[in-house]
Amino acid sequence: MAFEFHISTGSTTPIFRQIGDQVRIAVAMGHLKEGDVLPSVRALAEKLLVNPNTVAKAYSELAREGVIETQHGRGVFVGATRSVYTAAERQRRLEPAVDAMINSAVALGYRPEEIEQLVARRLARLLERKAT
Amino acid sequence: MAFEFHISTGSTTPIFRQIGDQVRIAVAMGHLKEGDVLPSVRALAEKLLVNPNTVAKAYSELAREGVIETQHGRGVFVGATRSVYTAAERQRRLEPAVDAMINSAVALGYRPEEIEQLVARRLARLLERKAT
Amino acid sequence: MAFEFHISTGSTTPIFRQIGDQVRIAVAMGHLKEGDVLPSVRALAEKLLVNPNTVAKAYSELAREGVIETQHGRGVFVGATRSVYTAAERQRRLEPAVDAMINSAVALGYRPEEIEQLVARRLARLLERKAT
Amino acid sequence: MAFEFHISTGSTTPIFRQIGDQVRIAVAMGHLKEGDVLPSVRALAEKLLVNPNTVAKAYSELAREGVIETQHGRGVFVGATRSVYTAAERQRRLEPAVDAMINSAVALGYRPEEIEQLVARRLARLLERKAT
DNA sequence: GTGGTCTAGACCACG
DNA sequence: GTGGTCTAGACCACC
Repeated sequence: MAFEFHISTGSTTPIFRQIGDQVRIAVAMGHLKEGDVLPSVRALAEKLLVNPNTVAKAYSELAREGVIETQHGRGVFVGATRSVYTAAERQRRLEPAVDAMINSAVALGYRPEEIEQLVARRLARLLERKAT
Repeated sequence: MAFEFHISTGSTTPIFRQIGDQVRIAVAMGHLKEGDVLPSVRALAEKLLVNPNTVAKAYSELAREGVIETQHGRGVFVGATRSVYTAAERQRRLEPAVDAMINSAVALGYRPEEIEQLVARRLARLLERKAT
Repeated sequence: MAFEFHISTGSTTPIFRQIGDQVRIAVAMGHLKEGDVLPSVRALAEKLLVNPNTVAKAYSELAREGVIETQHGRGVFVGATRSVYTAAERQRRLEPAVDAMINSAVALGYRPEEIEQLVARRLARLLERKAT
Repeated sequence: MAFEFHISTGSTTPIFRQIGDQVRIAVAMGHLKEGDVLPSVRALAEKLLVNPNTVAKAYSELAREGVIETQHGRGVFVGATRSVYTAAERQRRLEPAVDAMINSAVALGYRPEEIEQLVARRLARLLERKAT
């Protein structure tokens, strides 16, 4: 498995969706390829400190979409890949998230420089954690 | 009052939060100033085709935050801008939004500098609109 | 959870505020600590013989203040104590209550020293109860 | 007229009740005696910066109780006095107000010394204003 | 099971 | 007229 899950409790997006989206995106980006193995429901739930039902819900949704295939007793595998994001589509997918964040910040009375600083700080923190 | 409310039913963000955020942002951007009158609960409910309770919920949340002041029998007014939350609290409230955005970006394969650039670009666009 | 809710319908203070204040005070007095579980919305509504929405309103106000944390599908928990409001804001919120008390006292012919003494006496009584 | 009205907007007790209570108490304390003249509705409304209707409501309630008598075209006068508060009754009437204030303060996380300080400060401010 | 949102409609208090 | 509270009951999302 070539990528790490990150979830943020306290976000408005439910946890099961965060998990599902990360798999979908990783597949679309080519970071996950057909046949790659995903962590088991229990293992991922333990790692992310969430309820196993939550992971199961994300996986079952992905399975219904054909993104992954669960093979009884063997594990969870990435299904046949179908499409990959273009650069334009990548940006089209990120902008709403950026705008939503900026809206929250403005509503809280943040000034633009402060927003940039906070983003930079959280990015640094993330990279640091990855390095560890 | 020089600004219009608009809501989108069917969005994942609840209506009462859409209303509240629009007021918060309008105040932060200077489009609403201290003493400005907001539409009455009933009037706004009628205009947006929602239940008056929904508007009242948005207003009461804003009132507790000090963004607006409701005067019984008179109406709803924009309050004096003041720092209600401690710096730590403001950051605590923004962080989930920032992290969610970063998670999406990382999953989409964005590199840190790219993320910062995109944020800066969207912020610039916002300031532009503010000047207008 | 070592404490009991009780409300008085017929009081001028609304039920949802009575519930909220009891939680706030219990937390401030140390009777409720971080991580403690509060009764579910439905359970408390049933016990107090009020509409679940009324309890939900109290809880959502507490959640926005950070006093409690609601976890979807799991329940309601006491949050970490932290300073949410700036010193100025805390004072701004208390002043009306202080002034109302002073107004009553002055109208009753109390002299300033007497007022301070009475306040001190009631505070002492409160601390005593806290120790118990 | 031997006494000053004080109202606190932002308090939970409605303005018309604050006005009424102050007259009732002044009469019961002997600060206002039968035949004393009260300010006109308009004059008091102007002085307190409130809606004349609010003063009128307080006065009409007092008139119904016989505490005051409005004489068309002449003014508003204190009616026949009936009873005066004993010391015990004075305290019995103030304690709930003190306790309510203390409860608010505790709910806001104030510590006892802070409460005493704030009370002292507001008292000083009141006396100062009176001296002016 | 949990909490969150919304509607509909009633009643009250205030100005 | 205004906002505030409460009830009843529905539907949804999450765990």
